[in-house]
Amino acid sequence: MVGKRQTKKEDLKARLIVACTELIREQGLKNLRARDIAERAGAALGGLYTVFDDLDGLILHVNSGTLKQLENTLNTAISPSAAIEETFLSLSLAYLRFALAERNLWSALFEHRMPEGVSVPEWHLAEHAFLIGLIAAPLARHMPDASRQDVAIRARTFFAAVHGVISLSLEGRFVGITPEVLEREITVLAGILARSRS
Amino acid sequence: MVGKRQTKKEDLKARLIVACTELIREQGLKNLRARDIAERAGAALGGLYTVFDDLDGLILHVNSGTLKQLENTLNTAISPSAAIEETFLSLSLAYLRFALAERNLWSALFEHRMPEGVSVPEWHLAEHAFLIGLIAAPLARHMPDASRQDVAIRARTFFAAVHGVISLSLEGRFVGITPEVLEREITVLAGILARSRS
DNA sequence: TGTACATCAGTGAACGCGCGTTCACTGATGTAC
DNA sequence: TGTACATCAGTGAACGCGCGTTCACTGATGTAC
Repeated sequence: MVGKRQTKKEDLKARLIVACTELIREQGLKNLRARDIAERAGAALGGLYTVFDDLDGLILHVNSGTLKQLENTLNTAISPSAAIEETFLSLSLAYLRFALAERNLWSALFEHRMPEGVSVPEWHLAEHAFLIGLIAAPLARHMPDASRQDVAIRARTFFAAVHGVISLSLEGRFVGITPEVLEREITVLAGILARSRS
Repeated sequence: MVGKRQTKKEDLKARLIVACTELIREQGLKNLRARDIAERAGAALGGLYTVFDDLDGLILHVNSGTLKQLENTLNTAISPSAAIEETFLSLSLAYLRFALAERNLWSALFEHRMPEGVSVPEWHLAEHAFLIGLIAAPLARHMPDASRQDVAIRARTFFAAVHGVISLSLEGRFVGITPEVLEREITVLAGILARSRS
């Protein structure tokens, strides 16, 4: 039988992750404060540190959740048998829409830095892999002579290209463009990449 | 005749900008401290605030300098009469090499945020325009039926794509790749974009 | 050119605030009999 | 099941530190004659 202590601890952990997720969603990573998280979770400030080593540990868990949500969204958007053009287009648009819908959570994935000298734990780095995998699968059919690693690198390049267009827009650097125009540009770019021969 | 007061003020301003540039170059924006800048400039801490409204004002001036340096580098890399493939390739590689050589200064261009509710001044936003212009010029020849604005938007998209690949690599998110592989990927991407028909 | 006074750029110690983290305490949970 | 004691998760006030910004002061520069 699981003791009440453990149950409560797991409950506290879950409430903290939910509270932190909501706060990042609403206000972004920039204004996140340990006090606000604890308050929203209905816990005392110190409780946070009985569950996580530090605030960064909690944020990593939130980012894990966001990645899982993104993974589900992207998986639903594609069908394994579709042509590469269709797959790239669906993935790119689904990614754009996810970024638009969960702007702050999505930004947190890329904005969050570990403190000086501490590196992101391995288990969390690995969670990014599916993004590359989704692109690599259809791409491999288009690059039959390429090694698995070269396909992965190319997939990463294509992901970074699409990601770059979206993030530069959502950051509002340069002059912003409307979501409709952004969607058009992403569509064009996905098409260009899908039809490319290198 | 220019008074000594004005001369000294301009000198102090110049020294602060130089000191701030060096510190960002060496340690990045993250660890920048007003005290360190003043010390390196050989001035008192308060002096910074007689020249700039606040630290952000100084950083904007540093970023201006970086943009000018980048502009010179890119302008030297291309010739106006070259074919679009060659221009895109030269621009992309020059951009990559600039980013690698001045990693921290380059990052500061995109990392720096104004405080909550304050927006980047117009004069500084305008300084980014040349980047788009460099790409739009050759691109316009390839999109003869497109409006000037559509060409600018597409140029922005292409810039963001290349920028995205470089920044995702230099940030070290996902698994990092070597500079040689990065250069190859940028070369491939520049080629794909230059040959695209939308 | 020289003198007397006025100004204000530059100084740097002190202020003020934010906020992550700690820690002495306590009451709920677990254990022994 | 009940009682007595032991443990430790959770509390929240206090700590500690970093660091941007201010401001009373001063000495260099400017002005008037």
